[in-house]
Amino acid sequence: MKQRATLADVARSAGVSKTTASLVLNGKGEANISEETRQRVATAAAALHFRPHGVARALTRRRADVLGIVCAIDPFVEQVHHHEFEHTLLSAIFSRAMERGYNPLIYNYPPLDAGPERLLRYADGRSDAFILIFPPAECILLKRLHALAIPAVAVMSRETHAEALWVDSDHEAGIQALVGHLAELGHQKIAYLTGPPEEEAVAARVAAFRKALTERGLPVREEWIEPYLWDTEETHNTLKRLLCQPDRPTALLTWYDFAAGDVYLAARQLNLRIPEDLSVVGFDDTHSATILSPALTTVRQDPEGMGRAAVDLALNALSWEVTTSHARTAVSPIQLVVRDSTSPPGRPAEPAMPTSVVVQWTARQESDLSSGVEEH
Amino acid sequence: MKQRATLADVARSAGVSKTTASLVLNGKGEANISEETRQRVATAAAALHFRPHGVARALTRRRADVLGIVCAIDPFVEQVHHHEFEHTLLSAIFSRAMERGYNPLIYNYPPLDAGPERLLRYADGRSDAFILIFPPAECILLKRLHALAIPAVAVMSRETHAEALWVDSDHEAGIQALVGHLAELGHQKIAYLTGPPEEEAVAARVAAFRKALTERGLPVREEWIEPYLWDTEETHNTLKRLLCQPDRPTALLTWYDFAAGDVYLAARQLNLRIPEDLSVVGFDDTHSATILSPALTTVRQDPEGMGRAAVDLALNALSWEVTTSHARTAVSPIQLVVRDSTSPPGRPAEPAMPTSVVVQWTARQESDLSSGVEEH
DNA sequence: TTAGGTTAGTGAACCGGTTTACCGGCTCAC
DNA sequence: GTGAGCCGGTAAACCGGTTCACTAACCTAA
Repeated sequence: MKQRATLADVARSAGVSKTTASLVLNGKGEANISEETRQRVATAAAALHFRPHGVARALTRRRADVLGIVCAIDPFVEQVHHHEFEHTLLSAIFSRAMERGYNPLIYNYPPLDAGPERLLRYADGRSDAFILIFPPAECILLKRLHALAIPAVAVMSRETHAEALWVDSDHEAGIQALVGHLAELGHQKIAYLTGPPEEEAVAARVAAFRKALTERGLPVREEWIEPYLWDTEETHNTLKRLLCQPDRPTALLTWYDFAAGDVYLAARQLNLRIPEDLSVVGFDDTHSATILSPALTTVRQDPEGMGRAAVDLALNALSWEVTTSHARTAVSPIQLVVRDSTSPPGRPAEPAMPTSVVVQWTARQESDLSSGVEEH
Repeated sequence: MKQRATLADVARSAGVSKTTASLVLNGKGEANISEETRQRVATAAAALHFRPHGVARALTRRRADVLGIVCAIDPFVEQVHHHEFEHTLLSAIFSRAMERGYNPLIYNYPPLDAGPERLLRYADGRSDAFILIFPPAECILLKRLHALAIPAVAVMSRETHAEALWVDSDHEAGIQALVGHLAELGHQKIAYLTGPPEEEAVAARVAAFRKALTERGLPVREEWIEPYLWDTEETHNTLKRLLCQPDRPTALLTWYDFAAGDVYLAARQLNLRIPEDLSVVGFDDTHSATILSPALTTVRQDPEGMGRAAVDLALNALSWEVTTSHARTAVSPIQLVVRDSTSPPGRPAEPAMPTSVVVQWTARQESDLSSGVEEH
């Protein structure tokens, strides 16, 4: 197997022109080529182990069958277990892209101060379309791609302009489900250990939190809405301050399951029992939620569905299937998962459930994109 | 920004030939082009927002600056938390590849029954070299790539033939460290809940286990070497059988940290205390190890280092830096991490350590490749 | 004066495919 | 007899770069 065989080799060996060989091997020109010639070409190609050169093909076809995935690699390497959600999302994107005949090509986000030439590197023709995972607010890359008319889907982010493509969780439904659940249990004093300010979803969830409380006639206490800043001293102090007052919250929403782990630790140190003294809920329904003790009540996002939806949006946009009739955005529904970390204030949890209770929370459906909402 | 500017556009706009434009923009031909012309070309390129077309460039240069990563996507999606190790590995590979100016292109493994034409798809010129993560034994893709003289590095696998490129953990050192630690604590009856038979490393670790016991004059009891088959009924029965006999092991090696979680559960059900009644050790030092209670004694592999090493091996092979003087393989060292799940048989663990104790276990170094062994 | 060297640059081939436009020969209907 | 239409197929342009071989003009040394 010395040298790769080219189309010209095949054509020569079959005694036909390159054109004919190309047509036969691509199953085109059905009408114009005799069965016998087809056979000859096919045989020659097989004998020579011919495989079209993907790069050359990409050049003429002006599409590479490659889907660019832009994500922040560095944090992945540093704190893997923080990122179960992102990993699931990524895997789902890979899977779906390959199902649809595209290979995912990984890119990092450009540095914030990247000049235009660095940005244009993304648009060098290697990737037909892009998916950006957790794009920063005001993402320059996203704008650039849009200016170049290259389809780009933002995941876990919402842009405002009309032609934007994005997929996001239904943050509001998630918060509503959690607050609703706690309110039904009788909680009135609910705090929110929300996300670090740089995360784009923080604003949406905090707004939803305020709204949910207000709708139920519960007071919104601003000093009970604090950011979770990873497992730092600062977070620890916040928790202490929050939980040590005589007039303290009886229930606590956390930014995500992993943060709930830190709350568990703090509660143990402060001699607060969960859920009798403090009900705790998470977000994401990752592995952490099931191995914490007591098992965590949380809300399940659908990273698989979102990943699929993102790929479909991107590829549909490529094939001009995006018209007014087709969705440009998808809001992924959310499910409440009730476990043992919540109970009426002051009372222990109900006897352990045979299994987690999953409550389907009706989500707004802004999208008709099947992948975004089907199954699960 | 209507149409991408081509090199011809730049040349025309600068009043020079394509050749000159190309030379200037690639910083070549220093000697042959006047400073003034260079300026004109640079200005024209900037004005037109020119960026070379990556695909066209790849075609002529005959290299794409893309590194193919082959991995099993599907299981990732299904059981993310089982796969922390693989995820870390993947992330490290992405990172390192991008550091070296390559973009990682993701592929799935071909189906086992894939014909030659399916296999040739990988070698379509899109990727310059490949990294195969957890390749199956007798991997046909690996053989194919080798036949085509395309560099391919196997990660977590060892091939026998002389020109093979691979990176693997030092399984033997890991097992030696664990058995050594247990033996020092006074354990004589040690069992091994090993990996599912399809995993390639099982044989190496089991052999190392037998050897480690024998070297220390401890008996090898074959009925105490059993596979961990995920959290199935079967695994549960195995554990019951193992731990319920009157003459039962006092210490148990597990396949990886996640499996230790199941052992903890079983022990709790059988009223065995850890570590007093049963010392348990894991493998990998993943997140599970730290959140289990008691925290798990385990052995740390170095997925980051391995990922980096794999990329370096692949890219060095590409640039012909592989000669007799350069490494073709790397064995990644392993560290023992002592936590609270091990103690002398019958006695509780020492008072909780201020932090985990990390013991550097001297690993065989078969490689001079810096990335494989540096730091950590 | 002329051979030889340097400077600054160019035309055209090439990478490996796809696609457009066209062609010769045959049949058929009018 | 001839124009239209189909059948089976081809030559050549093209995609957007890179690179080889070559040259015009000017300079220098013998």
